[in-house]
Amino acid sequence: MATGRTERPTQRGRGIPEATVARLPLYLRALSALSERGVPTVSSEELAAAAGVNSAKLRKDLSYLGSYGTRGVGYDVEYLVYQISRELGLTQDWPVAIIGIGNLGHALANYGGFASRGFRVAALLDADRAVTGQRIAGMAVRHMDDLEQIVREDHVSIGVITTPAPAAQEVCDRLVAAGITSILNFAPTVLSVPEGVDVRKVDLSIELQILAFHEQRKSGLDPVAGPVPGRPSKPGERGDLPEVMPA
Amino acid sequence: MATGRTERPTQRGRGIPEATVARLPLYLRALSALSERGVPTVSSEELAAAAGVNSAKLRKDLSYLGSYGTRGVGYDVEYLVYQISRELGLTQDWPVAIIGIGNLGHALANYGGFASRGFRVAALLDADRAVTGQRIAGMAVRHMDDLEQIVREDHVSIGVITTPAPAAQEVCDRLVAAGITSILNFAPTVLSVPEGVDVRKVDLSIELQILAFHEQRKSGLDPVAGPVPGRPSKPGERGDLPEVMPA
DNA sequence: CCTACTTTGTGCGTACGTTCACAAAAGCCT
DNA sequence: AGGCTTTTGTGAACGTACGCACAAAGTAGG
Repeated sequence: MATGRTERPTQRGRGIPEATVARLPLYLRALSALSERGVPTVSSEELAAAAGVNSAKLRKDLSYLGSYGTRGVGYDVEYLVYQISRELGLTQDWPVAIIGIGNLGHALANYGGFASRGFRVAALLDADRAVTGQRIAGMAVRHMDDLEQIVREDHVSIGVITTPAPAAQEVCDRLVAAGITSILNFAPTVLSVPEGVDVRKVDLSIELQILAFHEQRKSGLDPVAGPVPGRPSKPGERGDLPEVMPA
Repeated sequence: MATGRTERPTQRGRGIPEATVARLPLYLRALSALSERGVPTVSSEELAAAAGVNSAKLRKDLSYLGSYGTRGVGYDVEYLVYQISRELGLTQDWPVAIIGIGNLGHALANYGGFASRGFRVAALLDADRAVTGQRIAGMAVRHMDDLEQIVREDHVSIGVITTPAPAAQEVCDRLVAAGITSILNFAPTVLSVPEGVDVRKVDLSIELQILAFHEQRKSGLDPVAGPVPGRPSKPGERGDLPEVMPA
């Protein structure tokens, strides 16, 4: 979900649906695994199983890219890897800057999964002079003041925000001003950005809350009561307190 | 997205739409901020702006919980905080176990955002004896063999998997066997789980790939060519190689 | 009490996403 | 060469989600 002001219901023109784009990386990963095992071709049924989706959905998704399968046989693994990579833009190099080198930024800097698919950590940045200069994952942490220069020289277009929430919007504005047009935000805040800038959000707390919702439905019957802040006053409409009297 | 075999298009019965559930934590966060600032009431317009959504959508979302607003006035902040918390199940305590204490697990253990909303890190687990016994965030890392006991004694129902990908499915199976019914998976793998277990997935690499896709559309015109694995052979159907000759 | 204003809650049209089901295409075997 | 099997690609039906726009319900002021 590209939050912010970048409302784009579905890609215009040639248009690959957003939902499909979100699944392509999934297919790509499954295909890479097959490729490493030396599997030459794969059917939509098998690939769908590996990616955990419905096979009709997989075929329709792939059909947006072109007609890359062979009826009666399936898809050529290597060829499909290439086509998806190309569509996602992974045939080129994407320098990434991580801003905010706390616990999470530190972990991401060391995270191998980044480098795998054309993403390269080009810079680690922090506003705190106590942190800048430290070496992490073989890389010196630089000060925020160097941002503009780094973006310019290394052609960075993707920024990852791992600052505390209160600093996120300000950092975001600076990134945008420096010319960054895609942001992955780990701070628990809604970022507002100008048109043309994409923001994606990763929020651990939200994921847990969604799990808790379903967990509650499973274990107990329904929402559990606690200390209730007094209703602003209004005749009862719905069971905010359990009905004790039988009808 | 509850991956795995737990297909549940929309909640049955009283049913709050899944898309709405995913937004409730967002509203809750915005409301908490208002609450801290001592704001007593808020209109759908204001709250929607703070959460970064359309106000009609916000009102519709809230209407699934009940009729908690006052026309001409807005919503009582405290009261709405309580109602959303209750619906999400945050009025109770959710012990969480983190499995796999590498870079990411380490960062999550220290992450404050966890504790905030009724989530409590109850245990840190790892299979590597070189790691177990270490103290992280004031908590001893315990061995996987203690899993069953911990789940039983601490009533843990949510597990967070931060192991390397190859270990994830096996760890997942063990969690499920031990009685855990909700899993937050950070490992880049599709987990398969029995019915009744919810899995949510957080995948940095996928988020970056989605950003790269849009970034490519913005900067260059369209996908960029690279070393092309030979087509399995089939008459040309679509521009996998750029047309050089003018029409 | 009556009028003017504000803001919620929702009916409705539209767009998007998912799944079924099947014709068309390709390979394989006799 | 012809028929049988496999598997893709997609038309069509269904369900979900979004956002406009407005009636209903409330507040405020005279």
